[in-house]
Amino acid sequence: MTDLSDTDARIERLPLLDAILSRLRDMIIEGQLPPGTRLNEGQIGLQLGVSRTPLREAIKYLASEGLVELIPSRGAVVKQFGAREVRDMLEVIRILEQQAGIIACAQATDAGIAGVRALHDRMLDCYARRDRMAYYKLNQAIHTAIVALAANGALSEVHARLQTRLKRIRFIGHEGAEKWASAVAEHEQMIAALESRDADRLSEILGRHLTLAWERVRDDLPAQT
Amino acid sequence: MTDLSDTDARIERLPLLDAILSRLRDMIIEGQLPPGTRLNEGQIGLQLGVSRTPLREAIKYLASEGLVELIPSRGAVVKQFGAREVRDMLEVIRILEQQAGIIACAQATDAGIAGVRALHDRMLDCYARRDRMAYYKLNQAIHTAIVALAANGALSEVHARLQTRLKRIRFIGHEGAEKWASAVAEHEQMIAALESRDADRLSEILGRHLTLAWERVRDDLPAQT
DNA sequence: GTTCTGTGTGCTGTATACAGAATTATTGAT
DNA sequence: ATCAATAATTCTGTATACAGCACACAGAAC
Repeated sequence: MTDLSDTDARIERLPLLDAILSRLRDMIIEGQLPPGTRLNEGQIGLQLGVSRTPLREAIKYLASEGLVELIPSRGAVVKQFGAREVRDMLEVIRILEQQAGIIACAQATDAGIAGVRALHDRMLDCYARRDRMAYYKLNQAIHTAIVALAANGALSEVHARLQTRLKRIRFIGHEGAEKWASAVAEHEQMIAALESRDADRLSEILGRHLTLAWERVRDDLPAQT
Repeated sequence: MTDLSDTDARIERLPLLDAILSRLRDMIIEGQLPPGTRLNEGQIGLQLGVSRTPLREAIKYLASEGLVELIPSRGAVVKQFGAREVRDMLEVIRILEQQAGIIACAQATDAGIAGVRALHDRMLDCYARRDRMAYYKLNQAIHTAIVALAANGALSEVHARLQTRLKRIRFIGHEGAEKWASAVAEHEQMIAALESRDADRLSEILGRHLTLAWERVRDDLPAQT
């Protein structure tokens, strides 16, 4: 079973809203609710064991997050991203990551950089085992960590929001062995540039990396929405 | 005065949710609901003439937007932004606007650029009349328009989201006459650089402009949250 | 005088009820 | 058999009802 969630046991103690949000996000990311699907409040509420009221509140939250779209008198629909929109989002992510990388090279602590390296090493491990799911998660975690090194809350938040929207799409993309290998190699260069605090080089590698990410998914996407 | 019916007729045709969202945003931006205020659902619902159910849905939407904060068992509180957070957001806005400006110089249509110039001229008019409110709105519209020239939906959306959060803060800032004059001058340079499609120069001016915006508001802010 | 505890009030969180729009099924005519 | 019109059903949008938690205040114990 494809479990993309980073939920933990704490969820029982959090307000119901958070639990519903996690579940809905997972259902969307895992493809259980494919893009274009109308969210039937009655059915989902029954499935999740909650009434429509908190469920609707969660849906409104997701709408603001951009995962679903609200259509008057017709409820919520899982948002369908066209090729153009994905390209746009990846471009913004590229801008954010490049800038974050530059800032990180200038002011990140050595410990912070070591933390990214540690994630990278764990990712290499997953690559060696061909554990796609774990690799995928660590991959995202590394990009998130690099952004976090810039120590700018707004930057991290915006980046995370865009990354969430793309989770499903990037998860689908099952690249071939050689593309996977080159992605790993790029990551290695990335970490090296960060460790030597070479901002220009890191920015360049990140730019190339994100461009490749785009090329990797472009063909799997529906044409213009 | 605070009644949904006194806004324009269109509101009747839009879903109630949008109307509530607009009203709440306005109440927050205008300072009617100062940062730190607990949103009393009963009272606000009464004031707006709606029941708690759609109101709560709107509040969840605003929470995802970052204007309010949800506190378990204690409802929603108008988010208080500290100096650090505002600086972070302005820095991200700077990054986004600079990049948008560069793209705009490369690929905006002449008509698009002319549109920005038109907004600028109207803004100069407001400056001449010392109409602060109209000036303020056109100022924001110009920045939004420049970002829009990059023709990247995700970029515009992220920019708008951050700008919304800062609206209240920038709205408070009543700069003195000389600072106002220099801000106008900067805008003039900005438009000129855009018209001559000088990406480097536009980027530099935008960077300076946003840095000044930060210096203009920094003293009015509460210390670290 | 201070601290602790019990009670009351108000508010949030969730469920249910109801009205109206949208969708689907049905019936009748061509 | 196809299509139109209409009836039936489903689902959304909103209001209301109720349970439980949080905070405030008052009184008792020390």
